[in-house]
Amino acid sequence: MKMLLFTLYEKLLAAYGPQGWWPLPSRAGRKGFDARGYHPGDYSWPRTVPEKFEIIVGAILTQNTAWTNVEMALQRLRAEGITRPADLAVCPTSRLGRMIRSSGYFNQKAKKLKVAAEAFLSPASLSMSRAPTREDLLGLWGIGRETADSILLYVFQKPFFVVDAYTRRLLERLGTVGPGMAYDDLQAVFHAGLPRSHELYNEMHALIVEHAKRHCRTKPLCAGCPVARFCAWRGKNA
DNA sequence: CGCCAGGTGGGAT
DNA sequence: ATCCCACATGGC
Repeated sequence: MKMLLFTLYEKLLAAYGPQGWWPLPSRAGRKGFDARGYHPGDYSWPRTVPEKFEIIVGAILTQNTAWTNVEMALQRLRAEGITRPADLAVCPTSRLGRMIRSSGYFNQKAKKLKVAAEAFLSPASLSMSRAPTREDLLGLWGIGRETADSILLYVFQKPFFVVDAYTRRLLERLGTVGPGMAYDDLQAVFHAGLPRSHELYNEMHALIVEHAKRHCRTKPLCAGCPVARFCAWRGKNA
């Protein structure tokens, strides 16, 4: 049985509730934020340059990496007063690498952060106050499709659906798409199947991540899965 | 111990 | 265009 994407959204939202992405650990515990910086049901963040930049940094640091490892790195950066593009741009790459060590691939990511910081700092290049194009972002070394879309969606509230490894795994198992579909084609499935709303894309992506962690893992835990009745995988292997 | 985690760029085929 | 690999830490 083929499942509409909006039905998937409704089932996941009913099961897990609003997720409060993108998390801002720097705001943890403040009004409107939980202990880890999530803000469920409030899509009005980020507002300030440090908040926006924290998302850009987080989006780069979380590439193929667990968020808990990123949280440690963000905390370290904050403790050292690195919260704006200008702070990062003047920080030596070697020192930066030490600060973000916990996020893995730290030499590569230190370089990626510098590239992004300099791009958003240069008057001739990108601005934190107006959305760049997707092509602008993809032109930066270290920013690929998922990171570009994360920035467009979660920093600039532009309706670009973020496709990650979880999204692919879930849709392939559900039987919604075939294996090995290209990123942009998979994104097009969401753009065609859902209203073009940044709040909806925000929540949907976050819900998929939560669902993939709880049930649709590498080794699936189908017991109690809220979308099992729609799933082509259910029953296989086990 | 091995596997996995909110990818990306570069080089070979 | 597509496949393959390096990049690296921390949690379970």
